[in-house]
Amino acid sequence: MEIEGIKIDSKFLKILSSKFEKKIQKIQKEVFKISNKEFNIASPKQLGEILYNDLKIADLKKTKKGGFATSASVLEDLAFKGHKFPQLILDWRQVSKLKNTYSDSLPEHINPKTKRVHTSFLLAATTTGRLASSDPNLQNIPIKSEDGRDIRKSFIAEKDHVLISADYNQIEMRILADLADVKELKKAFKKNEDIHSLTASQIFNTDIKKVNDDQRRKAKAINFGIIYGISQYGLAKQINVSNYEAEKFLNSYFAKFPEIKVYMDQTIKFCRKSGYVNNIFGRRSHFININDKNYNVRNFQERAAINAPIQGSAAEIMRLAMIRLDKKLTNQKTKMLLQIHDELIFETHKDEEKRISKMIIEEMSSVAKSDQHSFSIPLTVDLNTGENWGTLH
DNA sequence: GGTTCCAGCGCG
DNA sequence: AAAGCGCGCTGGAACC
Repeated sequence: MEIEGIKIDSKFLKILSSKFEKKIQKIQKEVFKISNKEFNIASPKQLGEILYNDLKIADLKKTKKGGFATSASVLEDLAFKGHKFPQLILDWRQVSKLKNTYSDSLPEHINPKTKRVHTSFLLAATTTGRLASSDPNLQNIPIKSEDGRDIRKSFIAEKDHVLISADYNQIEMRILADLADVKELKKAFKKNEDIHSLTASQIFNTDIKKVNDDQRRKAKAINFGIIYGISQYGLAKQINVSNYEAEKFLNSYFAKFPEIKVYMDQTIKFCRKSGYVNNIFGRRSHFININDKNYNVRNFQERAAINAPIQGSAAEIMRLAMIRLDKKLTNQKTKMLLQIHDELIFETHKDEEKRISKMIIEEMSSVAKSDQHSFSIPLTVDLNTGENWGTLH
């Protein structure tokens, strides 16, 4: 399915590319100075040899195929221990990723007729029911770093138009609350509470108003981890605490939200028996290796089976919203341009911005309230507008 | 010239 | 023994 297409500012991207190139050159110089020789930083083999053999600053961590591991988490550990070299590699990777994957490549996707970038949305490419985006993938445009957000700023609206971004607030946690019938979570969403702060207050046994940033950050990691079926070991790595502490967090989490543990156990049990799981709307995800004799294969399938109804229900809600919005937007000066899983991007004429914004929020938040699928949690939608996708208000 | 795999990393 | 779900794109490496 190819849809409208979005305008990008290729001059701005060109400026970004040369800015990135300068950074890359500068970092390279420092890297070569430390390593005492020039090599291809992008070559995992050469980099690994320098890191492990020449500089001797890495413990022996290997990849699947037996090469030296140089992933970000390995390098971050080393950087944390005070080594300058790994941090330089991390910086180099970040900037060259932005340049190669985004600022250099996006302008090549501009359609000469429409002067816009048209992604392809794949409707049946995922196991959960999500869409996928390719050629180019516009579902992974950077936002987390400052330089990354600059890339996002190159996505712009036509003259006299603005971009609208509308996203579902915490949709997967809301679905988990509904799916597993989690009393405390449902209560919190009905009161529109900050869910990560609430989780923090529950597992750290403090008043919700006294939760600090670090506690909230850890609670957030746990909430996401739960959705993905994390282990105590994985959680410990993620939030940088001991295994013992991570185990304590998970225990008190399941004590406060016992229905979640029940949901997980039941989902796996059902999947072992049937080979599939259903989401709220009846879409099936198949996991035929759920009973595999190999521990890794089996555990991987179990985590995926826990996650699929949650991710899949969210995907389904978004699909329904898109269908409703598509109908509502016929004969309007507003086009639906992008879907990024829980977010929709529209381009609208300033004349109808207010009215359309109201309509989008109404349609998206009421989509799972119909007779066929009564959803026990309110869905809230955050909507922002702006001249570009990087700066929205 | 091309294909396929891997490691790595961008996003939700 | 491994350790967090779902994707697509990139450059390197191995091979035809």
